[in-house]
Amino acid sequence: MNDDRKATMADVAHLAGVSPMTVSRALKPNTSVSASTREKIRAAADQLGYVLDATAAAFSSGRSGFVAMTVPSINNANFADTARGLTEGLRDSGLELLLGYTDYDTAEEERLVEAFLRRRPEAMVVTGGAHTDRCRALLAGAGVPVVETWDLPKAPIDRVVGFSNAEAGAHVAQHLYDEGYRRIAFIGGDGARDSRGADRQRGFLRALDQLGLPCDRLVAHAAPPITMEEGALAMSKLLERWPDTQAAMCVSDLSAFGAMNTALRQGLRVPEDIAIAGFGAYGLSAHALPAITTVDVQALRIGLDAAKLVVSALQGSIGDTKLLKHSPQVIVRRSTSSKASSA
Amino acid sequence: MNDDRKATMADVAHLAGVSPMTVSRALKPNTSVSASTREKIRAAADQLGYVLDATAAAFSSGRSGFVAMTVPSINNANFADTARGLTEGLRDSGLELLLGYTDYDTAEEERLVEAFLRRRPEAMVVTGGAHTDRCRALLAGAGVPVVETWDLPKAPIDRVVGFSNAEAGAHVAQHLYDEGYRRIAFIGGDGARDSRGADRQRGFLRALDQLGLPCDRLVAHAAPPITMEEGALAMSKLLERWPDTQAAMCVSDLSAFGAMNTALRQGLRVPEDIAIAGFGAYGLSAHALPAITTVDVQALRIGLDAAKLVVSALQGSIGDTKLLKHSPQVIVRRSTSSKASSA
DNA sequence: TAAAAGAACGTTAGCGCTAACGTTTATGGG
DNA sequence: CCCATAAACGTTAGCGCTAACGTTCTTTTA
Repeated sequence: MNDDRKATMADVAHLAGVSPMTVSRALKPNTSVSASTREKIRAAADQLGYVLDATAAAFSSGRSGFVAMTVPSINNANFADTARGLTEGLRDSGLELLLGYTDYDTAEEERLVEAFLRRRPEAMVVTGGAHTDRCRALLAGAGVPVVETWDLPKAPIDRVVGFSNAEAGAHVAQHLYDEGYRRIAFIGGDGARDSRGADRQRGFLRALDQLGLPCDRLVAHAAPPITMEEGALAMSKLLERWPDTQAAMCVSDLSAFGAMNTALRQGLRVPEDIAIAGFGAYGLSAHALPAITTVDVQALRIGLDAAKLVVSALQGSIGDTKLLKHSPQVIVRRSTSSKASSA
Repeated sequence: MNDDRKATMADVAHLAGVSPMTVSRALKPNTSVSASTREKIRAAADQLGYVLDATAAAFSSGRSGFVAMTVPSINNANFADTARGLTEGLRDSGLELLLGYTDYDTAEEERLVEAFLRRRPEAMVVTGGAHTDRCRALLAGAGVPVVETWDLPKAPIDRVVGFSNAEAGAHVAQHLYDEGYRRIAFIGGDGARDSRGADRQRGFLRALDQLGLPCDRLVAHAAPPITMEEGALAMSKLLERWPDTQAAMCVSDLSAFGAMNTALRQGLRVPEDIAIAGFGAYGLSAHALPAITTVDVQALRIGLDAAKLVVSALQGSIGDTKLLKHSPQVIVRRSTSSKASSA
């Protein structure tokens, strides 16, 4: 395309008849460069096919322009929404997102965080409050704002945007109780890997216990992510072991969908024979037939709020917020309530 | 945590009693550093909480360690799978993924590509073959391998991993014909924004035409992404306008699910009253009730293959592959075939 | 009208690392 | 025991950009 080597700022400066520093300024907004000079430089840059070298710029300025974020899985509408919210919330600040997934594995998270820290991000956003000791030390010692999301860690590293998964689980238990169900189960996954799912389970079962109901109907062993397949298998096990179960909460909408369809395929009616609740307010649960009761966690807003915390932290606002607690709401739908609208 | 400023390689070198160059070597595998020295340096680095500055390393070595990828949407299981495949395929080469989404907008893609190019990625992976002229010029002039995916562009920029969306659409048309359906519709979206969806539609309708069937039953106007909601609305319109429709292909599994459930809610039986086919082989289509006929595009393998092309291009293997053509297969399920297994 | 203030540029220096090459120290074969 | 060979480490230089400060010229204000 061009000559052999890529054009540099010096090449553009030479062609435009100005100093490299003026080129640097001309390519940034809100800098004191005359309109005519700026235009001349733009033209020279275009002619050479010059694209600013952000690697060198980051090195020189000490600001990478990156915010790094780890999520358990990219293939998850909830975390994708949070990532999208973060991206959009950072756009105006000129910050770009470095996104990585941990596969629900804290050891992998540690590797990922270390790899990201090498890139000298200006802030770190992680999912959850469960980390390896070294990972926690890395984050704490990175010298940049850290935001933990999707949870309310007991000992936050720095900043938090999240909600109580246990509380959310308890809300669902209460709802099922209010609807008149008494023999109630939980379908989840391996809590050692998905601590948020485990919290939901704990809150749910404890609430059952406090309501005076048995809380031993538990199918939760598979490794996360708990998808439709795991939900389907879990429902088979559940119905085999406790055939008289009246209602079940699933750790996610995906597993709820798998579980519900397994019940339907076995000829059961939902919610008359068995009620099903999910978690996460995926589009899926609204469109399923019957529509599935779920918990709206406002995944997008978690990302937007995390961006707000990051931006205010980087601006060094004194007394900036350290904790944004969300309160997920139960969305009651047909799968747990015959009174709910339509099918 | 530490002192004021972050530790540098020189600090580690000083503490370990070696030169900075030895530290640089010690932190990379396959370098000639004695085991004892390496260990000493590791200890010093740990003591100082030192994390390699990849920004400076990239600047100095001229290799950023990034591969950049653009997808239309992150909140899409198919593209998420491709991103995952790419990440995993690049892991052994020490390359990290820079992921961004375009929102099905070529102007946004252009902005994103330019922003990525500033980071001096070692390769670019983009979705589809439709780009703005400037975007195409940027990619072609970047001086790095470029892989277009999910499509077979007529004039590829460089390398390609994809399949013919038109062919895949035609396969579905043929399947519906073979099953005996004759009044067949297509539910899609705005083709100006989703060229792959438009290709599916074109191939599908052309195949209907060649089979001597009417190909005017088309509901395709909404802006991508075409989700469950759009699918549901489109099915309402379809049934209103052409109530005697026997079968419909939807541009994606999500819209197929929304469409199918709308039909079911109106009391129609699937597939007896109306058959529904989707696209993409999401988990959703396998678990839906009835299970939805779809097209398996092997999204993960697209990412893995793109990684292979990138790696071989960077290794400079002579005569390396420029085109990997996939052949998506129709997965026949209950939603279009009463003969298909179970419900 | 002179002094102050600001806009528009240029100059100097250096960010932290690694490529390339030079030097020293083990290792082994004749 | 000497020299060739390689392993282990050090030295030098520079990647492309921007922060900080300096200079020139124009505009504003008392």
